[in-house]
Amino acid sequence: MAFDTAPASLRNACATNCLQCPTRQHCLVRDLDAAETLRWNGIVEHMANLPAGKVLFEPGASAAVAYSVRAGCIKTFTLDAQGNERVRGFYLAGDIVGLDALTEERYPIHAVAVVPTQVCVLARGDMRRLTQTSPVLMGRLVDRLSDSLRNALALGGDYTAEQRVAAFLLQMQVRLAPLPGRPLRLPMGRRDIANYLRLATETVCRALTRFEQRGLLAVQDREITIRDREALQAVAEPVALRELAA
Amino acid sequence: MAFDTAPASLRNACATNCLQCPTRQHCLVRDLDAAETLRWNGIVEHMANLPAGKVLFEPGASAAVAYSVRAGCIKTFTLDAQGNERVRGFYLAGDIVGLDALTEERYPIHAVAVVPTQVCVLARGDMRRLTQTSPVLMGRLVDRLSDSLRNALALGGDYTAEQRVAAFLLQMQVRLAPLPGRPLRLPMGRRDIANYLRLATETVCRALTRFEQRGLLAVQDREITIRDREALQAVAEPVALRELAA
DNA sequence: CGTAAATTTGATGGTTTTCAAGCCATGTGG
DNA sequence: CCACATGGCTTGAAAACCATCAAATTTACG
Repeated sequence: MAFDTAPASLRNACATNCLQCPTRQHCLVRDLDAAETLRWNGIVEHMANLPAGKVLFEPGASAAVAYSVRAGCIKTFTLDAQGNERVRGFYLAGDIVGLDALTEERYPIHAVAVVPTQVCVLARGDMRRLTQTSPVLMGRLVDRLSDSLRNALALGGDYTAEQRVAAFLLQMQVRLAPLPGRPLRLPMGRRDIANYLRLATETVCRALTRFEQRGLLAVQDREITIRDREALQAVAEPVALRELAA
Repeated sequence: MAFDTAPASLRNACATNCLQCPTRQHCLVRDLDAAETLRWNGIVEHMANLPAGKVLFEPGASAAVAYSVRAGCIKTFTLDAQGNERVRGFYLAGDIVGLDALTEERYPIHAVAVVPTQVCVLARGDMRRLTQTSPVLMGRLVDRLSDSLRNALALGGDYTAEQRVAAFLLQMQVRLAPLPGRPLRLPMGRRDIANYLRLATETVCRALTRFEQRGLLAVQDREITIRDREALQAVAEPVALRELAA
């Protein structure tokens, strides 16, 4: 192919044109004007297609790049001394993986593709420089980080299994942004969901079953159709609250 | 008194001489050389004695000062939409309250004295300036913050009531640093402990009772004497692990 | 098409919460 | 000085909730 024989810099520029990116509305650069978008475009090294199970990085590895998810899903996790996995977060289209310790030299956690996933690879050094000169982009990044923090704190609270699962589904609906009325296709399995919510796999199953019996949603494997959004929100309500009220 | 009629600047300097402070070994400036200690001394505005229940600050208030605890105990907490208190942390001698959002203009949480408490009032603006020119002090502050973060993450794990209570007591023993063999006098009540550990008050009571029956410690109201430190550590062990293993 | 993995369901048990009541210390007013 | 009220602490009994174990069913994929 012509693209494959072109110089690397040109190939990258062609492969990652943020202005024409079909997934732009999910991305960090959504709503940004052309100038800001192009500046961001400058730190995108290239795109990559990752198969399910592909390891992006592990603790201790030199943190040279971050990843902006175009499609698919990345999960991050830690391993405790006994080798037990502990899911820390899911990253969907538009999310950025690898900023956990923004100023650190090394990644503190594991990151793995949950399903076949497409990412833009970002140079962290360039990103730091860019954000220092662009208040708009810096603001976007800070927003993302504080969202993550709020999520982590909300997970810390002691809520019932149903509250957790309901909150998780509602959040997924917002983040996956399916077309109105269309079902929700969860990228991750029950085990990962349960681990993330700190529940047993079976408990997540049962919560889903009860929701289905009550007519709140329909479940078919990883496809979930929310039928009564308000009722689900009523269940999740205590979790949704901002914990760091100000 | 002569001190009361002296100029404010002089009075402060007399009242808060970090080099001669009897509680210096508990303070952030412990082990610092005279020069660094004096620089820190410069940001201490004055000392204050707070009665139990005294409010230091509330969410939304302009975050002009931080507090270094000399003696006593400060607790921080948030209120959810239902008005339920959620204890976020306890600050003992040597701890600094009011850095929760280091760069924010306003405090994000409540802070109240749990018992009669003595604090040094620190000017946050001066502190920022000082830490930017003193790597040693900056390092100390970062250490404190990452300790808090590690604590918050450890609390997020799902541990049994006994594990939580054991870990709490061990941490208190280290932080209150009683004389060897002397009992531990907890400043806070059972309700605050339970709320902090996300347990019912009764569950904390029962854990303490069981520990006493097993001979791990002796309980007399808020005075706790640890009799078998190793056994207590064995109970708490899973909690002590670094969650953010790297 | 068949095996392995994921999901679901059922049954059981353990831990913690909840509700309720009693105890003990402290402090107040008579 | 005592009676009494108050709030914190403790203990008991019951129920709720979730984890665990076990097994059936479905799905994914070579």
